[in-house]
Amino acid sequence: MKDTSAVAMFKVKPDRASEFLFKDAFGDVFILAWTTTPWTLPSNCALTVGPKLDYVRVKTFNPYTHEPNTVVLAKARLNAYFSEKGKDVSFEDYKKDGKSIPWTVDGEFYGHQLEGIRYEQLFSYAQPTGGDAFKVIGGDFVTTEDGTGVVHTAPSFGADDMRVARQHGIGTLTLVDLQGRFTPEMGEFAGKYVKNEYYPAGQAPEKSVDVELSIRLKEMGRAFKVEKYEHNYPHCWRTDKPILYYPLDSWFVRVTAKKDRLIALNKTINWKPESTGTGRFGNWLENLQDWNLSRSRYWGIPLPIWRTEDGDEELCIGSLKQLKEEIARAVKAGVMTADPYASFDPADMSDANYDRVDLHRPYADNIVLVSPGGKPMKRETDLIDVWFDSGAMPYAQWHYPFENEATFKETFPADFIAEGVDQTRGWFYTLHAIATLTQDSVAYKAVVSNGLVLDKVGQKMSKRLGNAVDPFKTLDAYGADAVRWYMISNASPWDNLKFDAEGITEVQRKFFRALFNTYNFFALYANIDGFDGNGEAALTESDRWILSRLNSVMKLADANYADYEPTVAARAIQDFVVEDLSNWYVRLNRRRFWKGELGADKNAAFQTLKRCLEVVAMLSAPIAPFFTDRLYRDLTASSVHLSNWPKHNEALIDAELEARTALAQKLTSLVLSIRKKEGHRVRQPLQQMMVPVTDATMRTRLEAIRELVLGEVNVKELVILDASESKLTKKIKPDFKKLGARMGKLMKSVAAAVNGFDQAQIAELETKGAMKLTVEGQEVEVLRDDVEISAETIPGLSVAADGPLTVALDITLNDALLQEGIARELVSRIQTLRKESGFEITDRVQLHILDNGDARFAQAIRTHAPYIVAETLAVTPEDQVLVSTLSPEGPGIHEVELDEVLRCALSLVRSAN
RNA sequence: AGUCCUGUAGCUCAGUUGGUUAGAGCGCUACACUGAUAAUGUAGAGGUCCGCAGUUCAAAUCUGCGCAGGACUACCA
Repeated sequence: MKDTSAVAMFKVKPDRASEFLFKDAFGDVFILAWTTTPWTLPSNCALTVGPKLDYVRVKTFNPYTHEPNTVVLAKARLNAYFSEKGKDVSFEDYKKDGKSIPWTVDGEFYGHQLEGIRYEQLFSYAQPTGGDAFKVIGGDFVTTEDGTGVVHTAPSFGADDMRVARQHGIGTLTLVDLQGRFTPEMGEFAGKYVKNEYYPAGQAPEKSVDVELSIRLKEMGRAFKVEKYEHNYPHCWRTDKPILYYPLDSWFVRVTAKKDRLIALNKTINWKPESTGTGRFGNWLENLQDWNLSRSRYWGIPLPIWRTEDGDEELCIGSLKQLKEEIARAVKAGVMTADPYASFDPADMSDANYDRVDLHRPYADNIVLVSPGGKPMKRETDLIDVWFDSGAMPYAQWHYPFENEATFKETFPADFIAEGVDQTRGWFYTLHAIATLTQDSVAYKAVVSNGLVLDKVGQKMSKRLGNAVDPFKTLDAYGADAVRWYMISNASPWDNLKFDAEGITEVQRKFFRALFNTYNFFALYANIDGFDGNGEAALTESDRWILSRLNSVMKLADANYADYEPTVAARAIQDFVVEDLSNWYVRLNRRRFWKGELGADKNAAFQTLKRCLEVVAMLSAPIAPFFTDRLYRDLTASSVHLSNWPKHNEALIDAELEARTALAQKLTSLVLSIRKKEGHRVRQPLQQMMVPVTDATMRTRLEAIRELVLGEVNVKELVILDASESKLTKKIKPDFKKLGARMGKLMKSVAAAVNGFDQAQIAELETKGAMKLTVEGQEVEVLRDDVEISAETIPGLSVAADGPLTVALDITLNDALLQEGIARELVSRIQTLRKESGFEITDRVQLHILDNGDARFAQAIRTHAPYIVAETLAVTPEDQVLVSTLSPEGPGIHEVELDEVLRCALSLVRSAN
């Protein structure tokens, strides 16, 4: 806002301290001080200079009265008030027009040389009380960024001013009342508001007091510069009017006396994120001020302090029991007529009893006590800061220390609290302060300071901008669980969240749908088979794998929940459900669920999947309480929220098994990539894949996952090639971490040399285990361990590689492979037809395939009839599947395409038996 | 003004004690697959890791100075 600002001239009194300013002075000597609030000038009590700043004495003319003047200001501010044109111009040439005022610097000194100088009061409406006044003092906060480098100090209207004035024994003068009007002492200004904004609408005078006082200064010859100045002045957030700082008597809690304990105890608190505890909150504690408890309001919790009128005797009441005793004394002494709480029994902790008293202001104001000296004591009228209530919550909620001591001790301190990070100075602090002062303890062991929820472009949500998301509409649209899962999994609670509803639909689509579908899959077959959770189980490798993964996730989620890292936990659970459980375990094992009778193998599959679903429900329950409860109830017929928190079983975690399954997944992906590249769909079996290995671990792992991978990629055999196979070409890559540590500056050249190795050199390093090189004139030794050697290609085969893993695929086809491919295609088509025809999964069918005259096709069906019949749940005898005519004609006849050229007709009807 | 947080693909985020081809998901493009799946698989396009300077053989990572966004606190004489 733009306000009238003034540079006032404070007339220096000649004495020993100011002697040097008067030597050869040009007229009177003044110190210049700038203010954007001229209404504070009558309350001026001191001038503050920066002790280490440079100041100058300038001879010049007053721009309004044109009198000769000698003025003092900071050297750094000279060019703000004096134009270059007037510099050292002869004083005789001044035309007294306020333009091109001549000036000359005569004398330079430090601020501390000015300290102690006295000056005449600017406006003498009233005199300060409670100390010295009208003296130059030193303060570190003085800058030369604006103003004159001298701060007009009115202790009544600014915290810095008050602090520096106190330090120097300066008194105060407050010529403004609580309504923001000048006091009666102010003569013609008395009763005027110091800010025009305080007048009722339409009643503000044309000239604000700032303007009037500035005019007065000019007339007095005490104005050096008056202008409109743009600055930020604090405004009330509700009324948008300028705020007035005003000195009030207040009651403080001297928390600074316990500062060290506050800091020490804070260091034991687990802050999330840590930086808020050490940074924002820690710094706040380092710069701790006493806690101002006083608040001036009509209704609220009163300060329990009674004082005599002269303030000599005072009493702080600690309980209702004590208050009643004091009231009894007061009644006896005659200062009160009766006990207003007569019906209250201090020994009775019941609600009914407490309903009989109201200790709030204004009721408590009627209580007058009697001092030991026999004088009446009235309650201090201030209320207690409501933040005190929040900080007192741990005790107040149990009515401790008056009762419930055992319960309190059990629940205090809290395991954790969570609130917005803006509560640093609020709840986080008051809880901590009261706990430290009263219990010498923390109030909470951990604190999560939540970040903000921003809109999707990162703007703070506000009603004003209209970008606020309605939480209830969001919950209605997406459900509480999806919203919660989105919020928790997307960003840590203390990070700001860019809220985007599309993120919620993604969570629904990925996590919840995968979980739901997995459950549905389980339930479908478990119901068909009447699985009851019991029965002998023979765990397969993939059962043990998913259980290992499950236990790993339990371990990780548990540790991260315990460390208040729910985001890490949620992501781990989600990845497990989507990737491991749904996309790998269920997909690979689905045949086990629907094929055959309920036996040890099927039982193992059911039990494993059920266990996974149960644990996922339990692990996810803190974030998605509704969905998981339903899931858990459907699985176990009891509530997930009554279940015990699942603990991982270290014995079920098999790192080697997890590693080799990861290898299988990677290998599978590589083979699928080759198939894609070569145009061979997965249903077409291929004869052989080859993987070169360079170490024994890899070989062992490959042996273990052989069947798994072959089944997954539909290849007949896996050949593990020894690294020494001559037909492999290899590539070599330096391990920068290992090599760099040893090579230092030579690293670049060594890396270049290693990368340039030919096949013979690579082989040499592999066999000998070390190799000497000369690089930049120095001999260095490269060890086998310093490099990564892997197979690059296998000549003549289609190859794919990912890091050190390489796989080659033999893509030549023979009749047997082609026939098997045809059979698989047929099964796939028939399965689709079953689905399209609306058959139930368990329905049996009659299947007949018309011979289309293609010899290979006929042969494929004859050879693979048992497979086709089994897969499609056909009851047709194997030798009757292939027919030369289809009968009866009817709705079960279908024409199917097997590939671009091959097509056939078949009949598919539901079988009665 | 001080303190603190954040800045990596169009979007949301990972990225270990600094180590060379910076990752994932979504979205986009193409193809495939589809009897659990509005799923999935494969490939592609998409990056000055906010900028500058420094330390180092090597910086998204460490240091300094800035910039942008955000939070809090104080204050502007």
